[in-house]
Amino acid sequence: MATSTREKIIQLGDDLLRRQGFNAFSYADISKPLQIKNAAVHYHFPSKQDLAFAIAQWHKDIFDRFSQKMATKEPKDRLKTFLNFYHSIHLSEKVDIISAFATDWYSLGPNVQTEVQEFTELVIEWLTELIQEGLDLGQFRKIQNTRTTALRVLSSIFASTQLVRITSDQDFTRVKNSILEELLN
Amino acid sequence: MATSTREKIIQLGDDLLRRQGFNAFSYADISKPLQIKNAAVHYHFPSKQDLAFAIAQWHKDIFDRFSQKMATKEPKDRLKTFLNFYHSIHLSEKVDIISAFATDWYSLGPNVQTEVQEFTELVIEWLTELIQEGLDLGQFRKIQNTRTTALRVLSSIFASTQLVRITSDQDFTRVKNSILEELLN
DNA sequence: TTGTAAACCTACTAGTAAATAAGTAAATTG
DNA sequence: CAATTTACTTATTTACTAGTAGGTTTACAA
Repeated sequence: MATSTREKIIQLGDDLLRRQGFNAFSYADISKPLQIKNAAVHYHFPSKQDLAFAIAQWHKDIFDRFSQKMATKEPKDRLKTFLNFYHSIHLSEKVDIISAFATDWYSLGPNVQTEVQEFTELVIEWLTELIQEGLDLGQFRKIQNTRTTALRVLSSIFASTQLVRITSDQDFTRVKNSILEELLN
Repeated sequence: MATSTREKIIQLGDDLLRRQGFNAFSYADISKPLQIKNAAVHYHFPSKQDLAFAIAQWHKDIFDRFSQKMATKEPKDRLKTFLNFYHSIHLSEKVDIISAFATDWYSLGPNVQTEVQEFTELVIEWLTELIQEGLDLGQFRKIQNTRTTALRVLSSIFASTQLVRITSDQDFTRVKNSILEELLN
């Protein structure tokens, strides 16, 4: 299946957003590599906010497919896959999409903010359920409130993708393993 | 003691950097509130990189004074003061300075990056020592490697200042308390 | 074959960005 | 008191920003 220009713009936009930040890239940074003109990007996404919205939506779709595919697997494996997914992110010098949106929060229009909020809640709920299931199955250790645990897992993993830019690569693996150790029985 | 223009620029720059991001504010955002001209800001900080450098240095100085003042207090209280400090940050709609620099990492010049790296290492080491001391005094619970614990505390607190922008205010307090619970005996 | 709509392009605008050159007033120093 | 330095201002430059108006090509449908 050939990727449409629209899709290419979203993917490149996502890459730039998470590598440099929303205010650090311009339409030219998108049009140049795709070998189209600036106006062509505006054709698909009239304003930068429209692009941001599409990127948020795109991530929602991806996560939906991800969670559907994972639904049958057991909590322990789901968690591992989740953590490994973020490991691959930090290796590509990007941060996760939620942190990226969070830092540029006040540059985002209200509809983009709403979309991001919905996506974030989706991820938190998914993680909360995962932890609850892990507890029920006796695979996880009881630490505290499940949502709190979910938040801390998310926080740790998000901040790590940022922190490793400053400190060393090892520090990510360190944190990742500690999350697993802490939870797993 | 009257605050110098230079100092005012740094403080306002820091505020903008952490509220909006490095690429989201301009020299005009600094000069206007201070009622000086754009060029006056350039007089003190010829380039935006120079300003970023000064902000990083400023935080190093603040942290130095903070850790000196805290040196006599016991680990438990030091940790609480540290966490409360970040609580006050998130209330002001800012993120912590390290996350702020991390997200705009690739917009920063090499000398700024070095300065930020040094500052970050300072904070991690301070936290690592604090945890080690807490363990020695029997105030803290042994969880894992001290640096890893330090990284996770830092990660959680950093990501929280960002996450609460998206989710709710409560989530910060939740995470903060869970860190204390987890560590304290 | 004509009409239409999608997916571009050329060309442009208006605004803003960081940065600089040159001048000035006030304070400091020798 | 003269010279210099500090801390600015005015005025300008260069480069880029998002966004738009209007024209062109291509494909597909009536």
